[in-house]
Amino acid sequence: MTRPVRTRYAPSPTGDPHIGNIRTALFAWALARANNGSFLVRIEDTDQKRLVDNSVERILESLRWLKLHWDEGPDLGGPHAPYRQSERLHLYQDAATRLLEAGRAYRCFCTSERLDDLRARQAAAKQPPGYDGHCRSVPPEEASKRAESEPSVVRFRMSDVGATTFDDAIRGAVTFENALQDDFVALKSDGYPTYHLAAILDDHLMEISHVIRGEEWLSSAPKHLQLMEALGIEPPVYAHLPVVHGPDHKKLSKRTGDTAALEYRDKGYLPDAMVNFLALLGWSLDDKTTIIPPDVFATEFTIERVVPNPAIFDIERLNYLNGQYIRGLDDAEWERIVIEWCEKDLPADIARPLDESLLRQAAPLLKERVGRLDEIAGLAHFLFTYEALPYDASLLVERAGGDQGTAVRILDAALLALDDLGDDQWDRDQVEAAIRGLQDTLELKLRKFISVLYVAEMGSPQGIPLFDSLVLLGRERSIQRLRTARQRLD
RNA sequence: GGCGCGUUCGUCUAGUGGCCUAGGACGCCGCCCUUUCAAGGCGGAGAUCACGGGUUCGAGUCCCGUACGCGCCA
Repeated sequence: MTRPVRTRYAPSPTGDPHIGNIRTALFAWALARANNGSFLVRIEDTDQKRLVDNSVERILESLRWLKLHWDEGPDLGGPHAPYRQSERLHLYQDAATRLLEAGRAYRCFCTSERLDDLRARQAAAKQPPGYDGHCRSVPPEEASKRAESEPSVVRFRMSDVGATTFDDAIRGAVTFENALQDDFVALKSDGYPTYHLAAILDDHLMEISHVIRGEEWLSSAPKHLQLMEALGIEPPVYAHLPVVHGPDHKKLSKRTGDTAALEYRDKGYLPDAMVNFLALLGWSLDDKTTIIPPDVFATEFTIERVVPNPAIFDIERLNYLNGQYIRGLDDAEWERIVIEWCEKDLPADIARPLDESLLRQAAPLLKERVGRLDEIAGLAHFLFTYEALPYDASLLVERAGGDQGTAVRILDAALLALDDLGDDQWDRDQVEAAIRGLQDTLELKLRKFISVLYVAEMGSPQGIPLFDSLVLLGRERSIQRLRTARQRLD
């Protein structure tokens, strides 16, 4: 029973993978990595009506962003190629034929009208919905003859007696009454398989050892178990992951954060932070660890420590983790990111390319204050503009304790002190000394007046440290901004 | 409606019968540090372990039931 661990991520190409979906991929990936196994990607494109252009590329890009490398897949190929179900139709058709020959499936000629009608009657009679077995009784010879001229599907014959039990790796034994299960379609009239047939067969053919999937599939597990039994397939280990909920305790929706994984990248979340966050949604290492770098997750992951109850997507926690990972970045990497995001987010009227050495100097000051990468440009903007800053003059007064006269005194004093400094004296120490010196002339504590200067210099009372900022801004611009502020108070 | 799964601080979780007068983290509050804001440090509030029965010397931990939530089918 020690066959190699092989897991898979099997998305349908129906659009950008969302975050809950990617979390499933993450756990499958981690299980493979933790056991020196293989992780593969298989595209389940058997529902031709729902295909969305470009999805496959977006799926792979999402995985790449999170550094979830796969060993076999539609782009890489592998020993079990092809990895797109639409290119493996004959395999499903062969299996359906075998099922038919063994009497484990039968052709069904029921029209959608009859099926709709059946459902309506069952609903009216308060009976559980499900196929009534109408075509079970059509003799096989007659059925194959009719199939030549009539559209038909291949329906799997579920057992009528007993129960189907299996051991879920996360939930333990789960049992379903067979009598309550209805015969399901395995092969559609167009020759395409349903999810049930295709997934089961491919998991087997691709030697998947552990099927990690969302809890929404738990209800169809008995179908899969019986299908495997009929096909003589040894079942893999099943692990049904709990769903991820929004703050409303409902399955994640667009409104509550279930956006495409790549949108988190665009909003400025680091892949490692995202992985860390997702990993903790349903799994834990121990009673203390909250920071789990992806490489640790990939070696420490075990299904046994996955919890069966649904988790709520808590964006605050993600933000916290993102900040942690940002602060953990080495300087060179951080500088690269600062430059990249400023190039991207700063207004178009600022000339490109940007002054990289300026950004490099600002980078360490930014690091402690950024929770998301998309906040960088906002904090760095003041370094790149030569226009008057767009703040309201009342802000200066407010920061001066609400007194206009005080604001005027502060700006005048700062102007005087800084103007005294020559270009050659414009360094961090002397700028700092000049501003600290204001405490005596103003008879005010530094903290009482400095935020007025923040507003004047960067347009906001919040920002990167002032003394460094003035040096980065240069003497001329710094003093000019003080003058502008002063004028606004007239 | 039927079936299935779940239920420990607001949130993510630790807990596998005595170490639990329930631990950690986010968030929240306070203090410290401080050049604003952060970051960081320290501390605090916050969970009758959904509820009710059992089993046991002893239950958050095992069993049964109820409630509620979620998922699937329609």
